[in-house]
Amino acid sequence: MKKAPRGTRDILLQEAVKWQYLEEVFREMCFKYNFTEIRTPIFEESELFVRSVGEASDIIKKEMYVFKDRGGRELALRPEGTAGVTRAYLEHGLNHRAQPLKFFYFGPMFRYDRPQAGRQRQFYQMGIETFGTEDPAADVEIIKFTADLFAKLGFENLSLQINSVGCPQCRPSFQDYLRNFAREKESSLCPDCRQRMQTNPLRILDCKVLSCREAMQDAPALDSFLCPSCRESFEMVLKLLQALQIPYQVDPCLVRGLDYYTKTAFEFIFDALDTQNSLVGGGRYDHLVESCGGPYVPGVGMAAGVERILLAMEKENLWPAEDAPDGIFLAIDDPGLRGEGLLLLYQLRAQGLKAETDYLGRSLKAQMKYAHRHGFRYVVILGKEEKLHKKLKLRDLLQGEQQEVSPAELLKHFKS
RNA sequence: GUGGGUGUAGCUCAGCUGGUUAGAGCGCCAGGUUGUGGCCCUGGAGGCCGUGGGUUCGAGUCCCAUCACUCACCCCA
Repeated sequence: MKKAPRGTRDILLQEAVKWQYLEEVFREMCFKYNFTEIRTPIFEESELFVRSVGEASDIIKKEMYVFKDRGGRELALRPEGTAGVTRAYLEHGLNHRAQPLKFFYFGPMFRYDRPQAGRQRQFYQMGIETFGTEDPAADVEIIKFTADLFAKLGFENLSLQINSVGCPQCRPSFQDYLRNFAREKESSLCPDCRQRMQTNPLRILDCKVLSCREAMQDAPALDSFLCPSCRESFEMVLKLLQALQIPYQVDPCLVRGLDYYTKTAFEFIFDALDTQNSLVGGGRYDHLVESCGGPYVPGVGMAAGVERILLAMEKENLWPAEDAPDGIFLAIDDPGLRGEGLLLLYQLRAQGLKAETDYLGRSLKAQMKYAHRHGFRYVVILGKEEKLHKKLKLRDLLQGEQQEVSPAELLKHFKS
């Protein structure tokens, strides 16, 4: 039997309702914060991601879905959302409008990775981006938005981890220093960390291997290398977080996997999940527009993993109560009355009601059972007896009460 | 990409050291109720036991491969 491709899945029935709920809460929050929607293509030129995310990153090196189309173009399914939004921002000259500009998106992303809980090959992210301001208050707005979103969903135990990853002025010197420091200890580092010395020395600092921790114990922290501008910005971010009473933990080892991040980097961690507990990642990307061939335009944003949030909500039992029974099921008990019954069905629908009928020629009993199982509150019965008296039976499945009404009375009864 | 676990009905799972027609609960369908859901009772449908190969007189059970899920890494949302 055919199955959905590895790392992909179908969202249906009750699960689809949960997705709708989450998306709705997100959209409402976006409205309040004045983020407007942007929808960008699901594939872009590969080059866009290589340049923005960074060719040395794992995402580019081993996780990107790349393909050639029939015209020989080198394309890639988007592995993340910010690059496409940035490309669109530039392509449409949005940097010429009054700044800042704020966007949100919700959609599928693709990474060729080994699937497991909270990690799919096609997964969904909802994210927000602010272009055109360096103001630390913009960083804080992104964080506050995220905190508000989770509060609205009912989360209580999320932790905000924050750090500054510096900028092209100060980060390279720290990386060089760290690389040299690590090289001296190379013999006591694990194979992964030896690799990290080349690719991302910052990551050696939070390696889980004990010998690596010990070796790097006396390594300097990034914050001692921050340039005045980065330092000032970071301090202001923390100060504003305090002013807004948003609890946070500074994690000097917090690094982002995407090269474009500068200054503020943060994550929201859900501690009750042991792995894949990072629900949201975000930060500032002041040079991303430039690396896409545009002028200097600072930016800051976040991306939230939809599947992971849903997993966390499952764990915390945060779903709103199920909808109460609603709608009308029209049970037609005599095939000869179908025309008349269907007319009534469409009249009810025309009044804006959820209405349904039977399409399998089932017994009245079976029809009522179906109505009950599928969450209808009312059953309207049309059979020989009703036809004879020009009446209908209106049964309230919730109350277990039944009354006789004429078709006109029925329509009037359900008139909003 | 690396290493471990699992894979039996639509769903959740049982099936002892390989041994006749593979089971349960829930769900689905029908009947008990000549027109009336829920609770209860009865019956029914539904499984090439993930797929392919091998060992054996005989494989759901053992071996290999493969696919999928899952856990831990790498990394990330």
